[in-house]
Amino acid sequence: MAMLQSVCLASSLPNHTFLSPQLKRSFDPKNNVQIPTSETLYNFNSPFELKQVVAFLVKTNRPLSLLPLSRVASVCALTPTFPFAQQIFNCIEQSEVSVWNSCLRNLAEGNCVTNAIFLFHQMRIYNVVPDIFTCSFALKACVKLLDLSCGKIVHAYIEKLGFLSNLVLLNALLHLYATCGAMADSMLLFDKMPQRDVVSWNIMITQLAKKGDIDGAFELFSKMPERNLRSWTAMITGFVHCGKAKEAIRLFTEMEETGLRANEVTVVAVLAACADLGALQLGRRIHEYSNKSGFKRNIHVCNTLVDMYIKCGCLEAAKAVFEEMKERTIVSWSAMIQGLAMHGQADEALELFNNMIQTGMKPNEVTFLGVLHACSHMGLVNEGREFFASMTRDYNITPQIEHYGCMVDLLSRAGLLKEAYEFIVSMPINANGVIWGSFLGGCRIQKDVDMAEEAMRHLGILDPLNDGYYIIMSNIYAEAKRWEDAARVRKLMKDRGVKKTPGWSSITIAGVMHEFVAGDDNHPQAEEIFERWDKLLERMKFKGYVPNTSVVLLDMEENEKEKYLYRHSEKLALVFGLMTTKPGETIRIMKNLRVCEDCHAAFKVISEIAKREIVVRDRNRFHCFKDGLCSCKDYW
DNA sequence: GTAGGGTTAG
Repeated sequence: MAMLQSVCLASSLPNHTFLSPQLKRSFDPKNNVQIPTSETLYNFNSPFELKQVVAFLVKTNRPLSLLPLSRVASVCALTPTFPFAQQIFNCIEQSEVSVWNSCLRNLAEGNCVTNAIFLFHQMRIYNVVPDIFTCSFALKACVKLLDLSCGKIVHAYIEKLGFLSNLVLLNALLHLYATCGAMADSMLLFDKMPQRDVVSWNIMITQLAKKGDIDGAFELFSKMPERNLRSWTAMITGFVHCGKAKEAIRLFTEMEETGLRANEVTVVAVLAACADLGALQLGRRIHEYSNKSGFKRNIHVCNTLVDMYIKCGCLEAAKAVFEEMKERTIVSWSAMIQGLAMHGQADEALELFNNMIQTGMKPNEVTFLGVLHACSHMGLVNEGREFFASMTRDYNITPQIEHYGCMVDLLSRAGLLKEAYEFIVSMPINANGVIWGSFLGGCRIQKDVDMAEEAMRHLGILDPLNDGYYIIMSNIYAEAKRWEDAARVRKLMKDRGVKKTPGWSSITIAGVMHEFVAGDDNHPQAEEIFERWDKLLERMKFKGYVPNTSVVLLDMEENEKEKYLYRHSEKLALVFGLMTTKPGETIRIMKNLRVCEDCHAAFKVISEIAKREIVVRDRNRFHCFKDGLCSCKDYW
């Protein structure tokens, strides 16, 4: 039978005298290469060449089973010679679906996923009956392409073929609907499932968290019958992405208590949480753990470590991790450049950018954000303009609203308000609240009331609920001694129901985070902190510190204002830090808002008096106070 | 055969 088929096959084949020169050489009896080696048999790259090889095998009475079937499949899969491959599989009595499946899998996992969908359709056209593997690979391709309509076709086949009892396929369907934006369908399917395994739960938790429904995700997590490492990791990652870093860390601690050991993905999530919270101690512990567990070579882990150290104010540690990396992606470089920018090290940031270019790495839009950020934080106006022009000209990257934001910030801060204004109105995209907010910030530095009012007109429409802008505007009026206008802005804010975000500062001592708000006397050691401050203040004044009461907006007596000023949250945190740490130890403080001008001046003096390095992370950047100076060189 | 991770303007 097989022999007969071979003959039939042979009749439809080209004569092997038409062999391509390369194949002819391999098979030419004169060359003594009559018996095909596995290498020569693999050596066909098109259906045409395949036909020649088959012709040779048939005519020299060799079995077709010598052919590498996966190659046969991949050469014919997407072409009209599909049936030719089917004939070959038939001849050698090979179950053809399995060969197509492995081909389908390669396509689904490769870079050209549309081809997988095409092959799936080919299989249908030529009556290959899909099995569960076919369906699974096809679904994988649909998920990758976010192709819900094709996914629904596969779903229909799954149903028609009676595979709906297969849990793996059901899980793949859950994943399909959820990732393609049909969360409700996914949820419905999940609810209807006669049985679920840990994968089903993990898919739903991950997807709910990704869609921002962190409560829904946690509800499932809480009631799932059994959890594996991926369940915990999914939940921890979800918390981090929703900005709930504290919950992420709490859950991680709980996970450790169950005896599960974190893998690379868990580590990435926990480190990201540490970066958010500035939780240096935990970050360091995870770093050690990673090294011990052999995660050092994992690029995601290293990139997150760099980011964690940067956001915890340990620029040197970030650099050390970065230097040690054997392989770097654009993310590694961008993170490091951004880190140097945040620490006010513009020169180093730009130098690193140049080094990166020299290694042949191509910058992306995030890299340019870091570079522009560096320029704006250090007032490098010309360099910033040049980089902005270069990103389109040399790298074909279209600036996004964020890049325009950096430029507006750069120009406004440098006092070029007019240029900044013209830049905004000539942008090809509409300005948003952040753009006008940056401009407003520049107006405050330049004390330009008229321009500030113009910015506020836009902000009143674009971002009317953001308290920060009212505060700045009120500040600008107050500095111009226009008290009535300042009060009017305050009233407007109140009328619109906008509440001032309370400022807080935190410091971690012996693993415990202490949070302070302005005027805080709730801390158990409040008395001692105040006493200590009074003593410090005497020495500060002796060194030339003059309280800058203009930062206090309230219309009150000078000495009242001073008292107010002395109870700013960052000052309380610093004094507490001085009391509770060893002499010479670096003090690290975090603040949710920008550091106040008076505190900035005070911290410089204190760094000198107390001979301490003080690292402050505010909402924008780092200030590193040392020997009476700040790393921002007072440009912020 | 099904689930997961990194940098992002003020």
